[in-house]
Amino acid sequence: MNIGEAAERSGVSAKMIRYYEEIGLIAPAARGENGYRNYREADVHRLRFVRRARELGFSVERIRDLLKLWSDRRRASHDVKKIALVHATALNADIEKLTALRDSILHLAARCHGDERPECPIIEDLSGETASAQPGRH
Amino acid sequence: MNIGEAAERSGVSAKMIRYYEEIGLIAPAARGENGYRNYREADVHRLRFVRRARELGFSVERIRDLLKLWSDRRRASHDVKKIALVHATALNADIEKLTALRDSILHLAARCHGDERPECPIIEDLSGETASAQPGRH
DNA sequence: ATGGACCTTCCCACGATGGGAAGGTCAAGG
DNA sequence: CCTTGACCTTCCCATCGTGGGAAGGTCCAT
Repeated sequence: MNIGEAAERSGVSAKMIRYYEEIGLIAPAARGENGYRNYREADVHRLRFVRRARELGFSVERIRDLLKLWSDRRRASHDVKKIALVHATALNADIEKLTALRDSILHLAARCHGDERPECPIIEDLSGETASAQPGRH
Repeated sequence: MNIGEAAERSGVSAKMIRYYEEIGLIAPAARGENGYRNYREADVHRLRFVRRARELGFSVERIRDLLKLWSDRRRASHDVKKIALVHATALNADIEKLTALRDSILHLAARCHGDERPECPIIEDLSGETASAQPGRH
């Protein structure tokens, strides 16, 4: 099948399929006489694997590792689990960072009257006018 | 003062100061006879404002708006608050998305033995071998 | 005068994705 | 047979904010 059909059936855009090939995440596809890429079922499976891993937020580099383990019949599930847990830990760090930002902003916004007057603790905080310590800021 | 001192005193790298000038976030600095950029206290204040807003996760475009409001003595705090709340809402969306990813991964990892055997629900999920619905996936 | 610490501009890279141009190929219908 | 439209190819550009580094000019202290 051509790249368009592989894209449709895997849920990975043709653009990204070419990109994944370029960076060596998937093997270069066989080419027909016309230069078109040829895909088989196994390629679609592989692309679906990549898509699902991307949907779970794994980076392309991590997916490279996961693909190796997927095709390794003698893999230890320990190795897969470790990758997953490291990723979950990274997500947790991101979540906590964003949560701290959100809370800082909500804290400031709660003190802002939000009317027609110019006085605003948000602007004052950004301009460094407030000497008082803000939670989550140091 | 030169850009190096402005960078040190504002906490914004010289590289980024030039970038902010290039994209019009800050006005082009005055130049000395040698072509060096000249900065004054007011410029350092402005840079600090930008840095703090970046630390709170505001995009450069949003900071553009905030800077306008900062220098507008007749601003309505309502406008500032709105920008902050929109940002907080966006952060919330990001947080929820990441939390869903993390939970999906932890759910899979919890069912992975993590030993020397190859069987692994994580790999099975990614390869589409499981027909069972996963929470948070549809 | 020499060296080192500055400064300047310009280009490249990141990560993953999309947009689009320019040109080749194929299949269906007139 | 020819046209049309839907494919395919490669190549370049943009995102967003940041850093790295090269090549070259400037300034100051020794």
